[in-house]
Amino acid sequence: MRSFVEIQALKDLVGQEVWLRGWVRAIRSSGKIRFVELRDGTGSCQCIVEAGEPEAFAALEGCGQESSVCLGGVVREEPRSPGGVELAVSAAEVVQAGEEFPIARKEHGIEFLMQHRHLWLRSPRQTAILKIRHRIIQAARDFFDQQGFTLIDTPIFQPGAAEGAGTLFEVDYFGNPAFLAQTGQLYLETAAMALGKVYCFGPTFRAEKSKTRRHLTEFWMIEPEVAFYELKDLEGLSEAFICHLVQAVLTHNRAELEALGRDCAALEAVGMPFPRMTYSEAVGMLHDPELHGKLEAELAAEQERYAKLQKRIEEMDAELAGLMKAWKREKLTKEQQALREEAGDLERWLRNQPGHIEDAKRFRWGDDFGGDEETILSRQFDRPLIITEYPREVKAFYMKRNDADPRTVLNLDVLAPEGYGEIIGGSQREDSLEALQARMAEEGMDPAPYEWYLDLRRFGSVPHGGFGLGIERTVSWICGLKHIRETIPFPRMMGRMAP
RNA sequence: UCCAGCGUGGCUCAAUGGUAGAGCGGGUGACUGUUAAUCACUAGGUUGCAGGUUCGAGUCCUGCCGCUGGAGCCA
Repeated sequence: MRSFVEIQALKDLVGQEVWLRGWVRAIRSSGKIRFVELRDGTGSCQCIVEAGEPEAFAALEGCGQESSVCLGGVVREEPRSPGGVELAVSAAEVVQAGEEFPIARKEHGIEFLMQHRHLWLRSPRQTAILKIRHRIIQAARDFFDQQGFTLIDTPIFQPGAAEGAGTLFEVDYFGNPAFLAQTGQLYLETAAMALGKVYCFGPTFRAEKSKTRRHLTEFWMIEPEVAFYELKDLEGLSEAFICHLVQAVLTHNRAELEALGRDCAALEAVGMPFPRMTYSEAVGMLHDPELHGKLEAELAAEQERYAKLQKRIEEMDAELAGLMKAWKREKLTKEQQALREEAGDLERWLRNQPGHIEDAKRFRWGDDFGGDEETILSRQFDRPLIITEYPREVKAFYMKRNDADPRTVLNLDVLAPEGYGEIIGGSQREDSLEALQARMAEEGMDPAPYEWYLDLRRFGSVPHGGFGLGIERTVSWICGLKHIRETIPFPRMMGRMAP
């Protein structure tokens, strides 16, 4: 009887005879010894097959990358093994000898990787991201569960186009138009009136034709909604929530963060309280000469960094000229390409930033923040930034008017640090029937399809509010990724549906 | 949708308008401590598609298709 164990448990099983099962990440042969790097989803382990075990040795003949195998043997400590332990194989069984695996252990272009997303998921980097994504989702559920929230599943097929029909995916629903959910919020409000504290978690769909590193057409959003909550309560909830997510990842996924090369110190800085400012204060900050001075200084520093990068790239050219080993030359070439990419990004930034600074100086109260304003503001802090009370014209009809400044609404956006942008958007909701009806009329909306929503303001209306957190943008920030497409197993983007 | 760039063996990339090449991966052989092993040999191509210019096009021109990056919009 075989007792299969997981690779992650091996360091506690030294000296014991066990079986492992998994996939061959790499196999090297030196004639009378084979090195099998086996992965099983919990980790990877070097397995040694010596010619002294002829049956096992022969069994692995012709067994290539990503073949599925079962290996039995004794676990032993071994400093020469990457994991510190290795399996001395005495029995081997090939479950299936795989065909030539398309993704070699070297650099590939993004198009090729995306076309092979189903196989790319097996790489160490992708499994690390998937594990962190899992942790963030689990921590989010735990957070709301611990605080007495009830999970409410809101519909994905929704009637009518609420805001901006162009941003919704239309589908045929038995001959009538229906739309894929853009948010569960309106339905969630009804549940908050039933249960007090509720949240929904599901996919949401945006038909915006956005081709950027921050956009997906299908992404996951977790949205709490709470009765008797006002804007201040939402601010507190959002910061506690984000801190909980970051802490969960720092506690359980150090290895994955390190595998991704993430700067953990930047995450450790994320603690309460988060900096807060109103939209009007943020506009004031954009106009502040002190900020302009800081931005100019930053610009100069980045210019210097750019010059250093260019110098290093040139030095590498010289090194390349002197290198004979082909594979070493290729390795250096790859490093150089990475630097070139970084230099290219930086060059673009340097080219655009002066314009952004000018935009900031000229920013007019009443405009919505663009990506560059958000980036300038959030980069002034080492933790997420909460901005509240935006002009009502740029925000949705259901947001509650701010009595202290009627030009604005009681909303909040939370911007992740390091330029990752908005990860939370939310608001206190308009709870006055008359005010909501007036706002809808102002927007030219037909109230008929919203009567059920207006009913919430007729039968025991209370102050309430909530927000939505985009899972993928959060994963992207916490993992320190350059593109959101790696944060979800099968990204759906403008112009990409496969696989 | 707009702007820019790129499409060459399985992959990553070379090739003044003049004989399509290298590395990796695959195959064969050698090697008992490899870490992207090393060494030798070997197979592998309608240069995205359709036209055009030219004695001659991977290279130049036009159109199309695909991809990538950026902008707007947003989580």
